[in-house]
Amino acid sequence: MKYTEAKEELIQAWGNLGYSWGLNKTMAQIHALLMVSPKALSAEEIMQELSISRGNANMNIRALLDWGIIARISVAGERKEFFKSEKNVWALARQVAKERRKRELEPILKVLKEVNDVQTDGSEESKEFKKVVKELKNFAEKSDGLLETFIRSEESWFWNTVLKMMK
Amino acid sequence: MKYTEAKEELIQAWGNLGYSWGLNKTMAQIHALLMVSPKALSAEEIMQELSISRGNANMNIRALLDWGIIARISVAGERKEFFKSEKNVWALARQVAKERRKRELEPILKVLKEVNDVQTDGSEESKEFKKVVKELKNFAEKSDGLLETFIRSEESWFWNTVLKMMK
DNA sequence: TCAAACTTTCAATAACTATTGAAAGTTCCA
DNA sequence: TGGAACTTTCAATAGTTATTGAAAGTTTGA
Repeated sequence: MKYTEAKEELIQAWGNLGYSWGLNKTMAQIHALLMVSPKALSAEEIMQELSISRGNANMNIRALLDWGIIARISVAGERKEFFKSEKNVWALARQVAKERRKRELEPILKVLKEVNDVQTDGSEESKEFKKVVKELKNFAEKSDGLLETFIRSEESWFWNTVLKMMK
Repeated sequence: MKYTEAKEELIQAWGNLGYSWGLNKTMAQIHALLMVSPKALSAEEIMQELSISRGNANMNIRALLDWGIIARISVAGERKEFFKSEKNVWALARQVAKERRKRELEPILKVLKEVNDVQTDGSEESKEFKKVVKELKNFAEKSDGLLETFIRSEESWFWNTVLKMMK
């Protein structure tokens, strides 16, 4: 397989994966492109490589900056801005975990806490409800703790520990 | 807070969470409804409770069956089919992990393997590419292993082990 | 075998999300 | 200060996904 094909294919696949991780397709593709590029790219170059419009490029670059997984850098003597991606996959995963925790887990935890002190009216339905909420809350809190550990952890420590688990 | 409100709110929140977990909104809502319901519900009842159409209900019930997170049950003396959800949140999470592994991780692993033996043409770009692919592959394989462990694990064993990690 | 009771399908359409590109905005320096 | 170089915005539109509901299909039992 030739390099350009391979690059193309990886960008596509990364786009799909990123999508199911909560980024959008273009966002993930820009990210993939920056991952495999040895030098920082300008908006112009990104537009060209991925054949996307200026506006689209701009929006998604901004979103990636927001998520904290790419960085804006200036090159001396150049007016335009360049972008480069965090190359460390581990750091990337941690960042994504952090964002998703904020965007997904936190809201549901909030609702579970609210809903947890519902008055049971004595009906079977409401009893079951309480029970399920309690279970969900327990699970969500445990997961939150685990995520927290992951987010704060060092790569080597994490994988060593996990490796032990997997034995 | 009153029970009906609470139920409503939980169903909404669960819908959103499920959505970001790769189910679709209705699918997740049906699931939430079945979770909190002490008895199995018919398609009819689901349609009513969530104010959705017959077709929509049917499609999403089928998808949930597909994912293996709800079950079809028959009630003696009744013609229609009823559905109930796996109530064990843990089992549910494992099932979702399993499906997502199949749908997401496997495809990217396949691409990474393919792309891994690209010919470098000696350019800096292609060298960087190889390096990144190698890293990604490493990460994806480790994650796959971890997921695998999760999917096969027992609840108590898993949380005990994780709890130790979190210390 | 028939028809009531139920389930499934699917074309139409609604709802949502992503993308474009021209225009407005900003920054920089001669 | 003017205008070139660049970035950001946003209304229009394309593209995608979800939903409806009527029609077709299936199952069951009298």
